[in-house]
Amino acid sequence: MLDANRVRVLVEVAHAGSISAAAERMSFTAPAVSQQLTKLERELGCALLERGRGGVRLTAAGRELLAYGERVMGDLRDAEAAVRSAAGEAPRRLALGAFASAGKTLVPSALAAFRRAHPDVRLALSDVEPPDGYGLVTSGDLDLLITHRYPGVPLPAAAGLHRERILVDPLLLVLPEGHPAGERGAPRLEDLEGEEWICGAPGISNRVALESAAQEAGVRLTVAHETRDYEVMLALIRAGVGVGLIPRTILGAAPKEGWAALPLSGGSGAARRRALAREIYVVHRRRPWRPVPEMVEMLKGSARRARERGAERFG
Amino acid sequence: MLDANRVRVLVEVAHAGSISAAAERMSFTAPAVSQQLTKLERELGCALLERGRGGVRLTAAGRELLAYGERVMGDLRDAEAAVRSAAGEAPRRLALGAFASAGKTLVPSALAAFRRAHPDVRLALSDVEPPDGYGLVTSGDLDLLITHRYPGVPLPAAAGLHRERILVDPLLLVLPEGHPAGERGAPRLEDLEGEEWICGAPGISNRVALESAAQEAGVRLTVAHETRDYEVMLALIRAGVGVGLIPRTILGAAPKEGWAALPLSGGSGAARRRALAREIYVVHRRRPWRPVPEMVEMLKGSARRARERGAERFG
DNA sequence: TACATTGATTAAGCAGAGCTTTAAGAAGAG
DNA sequence: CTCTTCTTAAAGCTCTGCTTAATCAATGTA
Repeated sequence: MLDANRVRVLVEVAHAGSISAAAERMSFTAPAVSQQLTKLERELGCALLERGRGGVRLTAAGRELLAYGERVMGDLRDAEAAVRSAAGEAPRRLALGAFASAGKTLVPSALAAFRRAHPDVRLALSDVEPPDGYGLVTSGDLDLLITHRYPGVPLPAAAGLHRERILVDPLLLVLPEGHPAGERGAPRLEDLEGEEWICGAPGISNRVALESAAQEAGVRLTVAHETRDYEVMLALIRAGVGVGLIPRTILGAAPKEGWAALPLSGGSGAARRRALAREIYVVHRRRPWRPVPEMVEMLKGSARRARERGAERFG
Repeated sequence: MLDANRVRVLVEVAHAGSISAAAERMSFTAPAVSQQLTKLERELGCALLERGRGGVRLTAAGRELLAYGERVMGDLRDAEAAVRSAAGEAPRRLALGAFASAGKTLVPSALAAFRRAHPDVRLALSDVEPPDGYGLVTSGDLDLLITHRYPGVPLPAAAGLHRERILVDPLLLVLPEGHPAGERGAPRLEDLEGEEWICGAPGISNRVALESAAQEAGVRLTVAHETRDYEVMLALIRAGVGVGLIPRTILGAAPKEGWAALPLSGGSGAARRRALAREIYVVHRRRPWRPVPEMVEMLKGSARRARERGAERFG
């Protein structure tokens, strides 16, 4: 039968994106990992990954095996946790993955509350940029994933995982203070055709969302500056170099000087119907161990407070 | 993390019932297996099995780990099969488990038909006495389990498995030819209180079924001979040493001389409501590979023919 | 009571799987 | 063209894990 340790190597490589990175994570050397993969491929009689510059890419067979491997690793982790808890030991580590801007607003207060409630549980937080992270949950590397979807970006399949939306976070148009487009409230995208936009690089969620909205409105936008960091984006806007779309919860925690935010009124019917907002989800395995649902509740509380704060400030 | 190969050892030991038997199956020596188990227990910090004369018994923690381990092993098998089939290789072995009397009547014709349809698939049949075998399906040692339930015996939980009833097989009272109780048709259990019964040893399904029926009818039965083999039972009945309850499909394939079979009319209301019959089920994993459902269909055909043959002969 | 049998464990030795080191080939980026 | 980065190749070494042989414990038999 397939050797489970070799399968684990494949899973790690797939998650890390390259053989050498996976080796690093596992405290091995690259040749060790390479050898195991070679043996796995010989065993199965087919290629599992394409070696190339800048890492590896899984073949179809490799992706197939990855899906099973993640399940296997997750079950092994669960098995250990189940036995230890049957023996009276409480599990003591909860690994969270979150996208960067969640780490700044939603997560900290929930983390603090959780730490107060469970001082013995070690918390670990790591950056995971959507749409990644589902595999890490399946394999048990993460106990809880906080992810998002921007309009125009499809939601990944959550095979065998539990996913729950905890917040709908409107995207507001942010302008430099005194910008003429802000004078008469709720401009349309068409009214902003001459502006210089600030958003993420191509492929980054907010860029995709902005571009799909622009396409629906039949407008061509000019992206002048690319950054995925909303703090940077806001600083640029305050400096007057452009305009941008920023989630309301981010604005709620930002200094109040030098900018103005207001909703963007949808151009066409289709764009209006699909509200311009990012949705925030939590993802975890089915049958999570005790503190995971508790953490979810805390995150929901955090989300509720953020929503209320935002609604108060921005109507 | 938990070493998968050690978990596999535990699963094998649990299935085999003893360390030495498991070692045999894995072509290892007993000390090798013993050492792996010791390490697994040290790793987890708790006992997984109680060593004792005549084999080992799992502790609560051990059973917990077993359940996960079976899932892991099953997933690893599935993973291999999935990758191989993605690479174009057809799987080539189908492992069946069946209780003994199914192996004599239901299975052979289905097996023959399957062999004709898939000459390249190697078939393997092994004896599995209910209520065992579910774990073997989960871990992938068996692709298909043919099991039964007698009245009065609870049906095991089929966690994560697909179970389907393919036959309801009435239990008929079988008497030596010319026995007076057979003269006026459909006797009640109460009418047979003086008889010497032939059935399985305590714990065997048909014994349990007989005893629970007797208890409901408020009758005390005398078991004179114990055998689990219906052929033997029938031979004893023909020799006139007692009476017994035999499934109709078994009788349908037996020589017709020297005995008479007729339905038993239920004594109390409760016993009558629950028909005196054994139910036959097939069990397999969800998402079975291609030929498994086909084999199930063939077994259903086999069951249908057996039912018709029985109905014709015994009304 | 002594002895044989069955099954698990301990101890010591040995083989091989798998890791490391070192070196070399490939494929961009500057 | 060189430098960097990633993968693979080859050779050697370590340590896991298997085997053999002996011991212990429990049970059944003479």
